[in-house]
Amino acid sequence: MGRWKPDARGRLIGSALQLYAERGFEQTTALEIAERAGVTERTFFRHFADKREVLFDGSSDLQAMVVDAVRAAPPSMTPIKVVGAAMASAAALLQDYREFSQHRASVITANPSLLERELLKLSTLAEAVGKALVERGVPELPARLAAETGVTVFKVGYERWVGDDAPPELARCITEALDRLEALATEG
Amino acid sequence: MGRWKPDARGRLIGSALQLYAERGFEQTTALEIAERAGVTERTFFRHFADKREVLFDGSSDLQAMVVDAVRAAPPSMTPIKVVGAAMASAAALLQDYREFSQHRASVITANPSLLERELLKLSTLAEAVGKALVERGVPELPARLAAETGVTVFKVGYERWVGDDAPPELARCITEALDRLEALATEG
DNA sequence: GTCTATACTGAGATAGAC
DNA sequence: GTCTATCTCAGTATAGAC
Repeated sequence: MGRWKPDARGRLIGSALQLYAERGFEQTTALEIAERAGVTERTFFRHFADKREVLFDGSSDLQAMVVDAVRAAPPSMTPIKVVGAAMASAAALLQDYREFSQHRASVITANPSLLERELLKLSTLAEAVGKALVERGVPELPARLAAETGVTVFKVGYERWVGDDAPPELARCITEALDRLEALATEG
Repeated sequence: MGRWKPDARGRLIGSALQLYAERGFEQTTALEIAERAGVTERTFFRHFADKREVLFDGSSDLQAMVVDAVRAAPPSMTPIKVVGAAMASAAALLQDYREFSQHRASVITANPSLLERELLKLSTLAEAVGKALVERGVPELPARLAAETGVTVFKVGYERWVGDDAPPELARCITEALDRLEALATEG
């Protein structure tokens, strides 16, 4: 047995989520999170750049999966379909963690400062997806529009999946959002 | 003549923009901004909730104008067209300030922390637009999708207007982005 | 692991406009 | 007199430097 308990990072994430839910993000100090996780405050900041980042640990994995899916899509697919399918495929990463996602989402929506960080992550995702589309030969402007639209349907689908009583699986929430959006753009 | 020079708020905004551009957002202290504007640090924080907010003074006016335009749109218009037109009409607020917008945009894109705040403002705008659409009788899901799409075309159009060498007017950049997006959603 | 700059908050005082 | 903008002073916690 080692000198320290393993998975300090995981315990920090759990403690932070608990405390942010119990008493609010601003009312929680980094020291309290660290103590509950059994490490020092300094260790908290070694693992996470700031107090918010602790709730966004999986976001780079998600982004990698989406970008890979964009790259792997058949060349004949239209940009919108490519991003829609890529978002839906990455949904697999979250599918088994609906309860955790709900807990996390309620903390985030209650704190503008955390919402800001979430929006930044989604914006970074859109940028990466846009770049991947450009590498597929899609011109700049449509690439950006398709990427932003992909993030929109992800966001809207995710919110439905988290908020509804008995939603279909996340991938389906996303593709249905895209279908709805296409219908909106076509009507009139 | 009063005890204080008038328009402390305006001077704070100008000083902040200058300093953020000169030496970067993080390298600028609230005290320095206040001193350049001829007030105390505490006064800075009475006018602005935090160091970022000083660059987003006009955003509530913009939101009000967009929401009013949504409410005033003819009932027969489709949700997507309504938000597109609303965004384009609010572009009038910015049209005369392209140079200021460019200056401000370069400061914002250079600082993730300011970018976060910008994204939060746009997200708040989307929420308000979605609510206004629901009040028009549009169901929740399409309302959210249309609102998010409206913000996307605003964002993409705005970036073109700010970044291109000799762009058409902002309203046109926005409507052209929407046309492009509709084409993307329709193709295939 | 310690030290420090600074973002931000709270309470109370002051000066002028009305 | 009331109201509001500002200042003064004293503090806490984050995050970065060493």
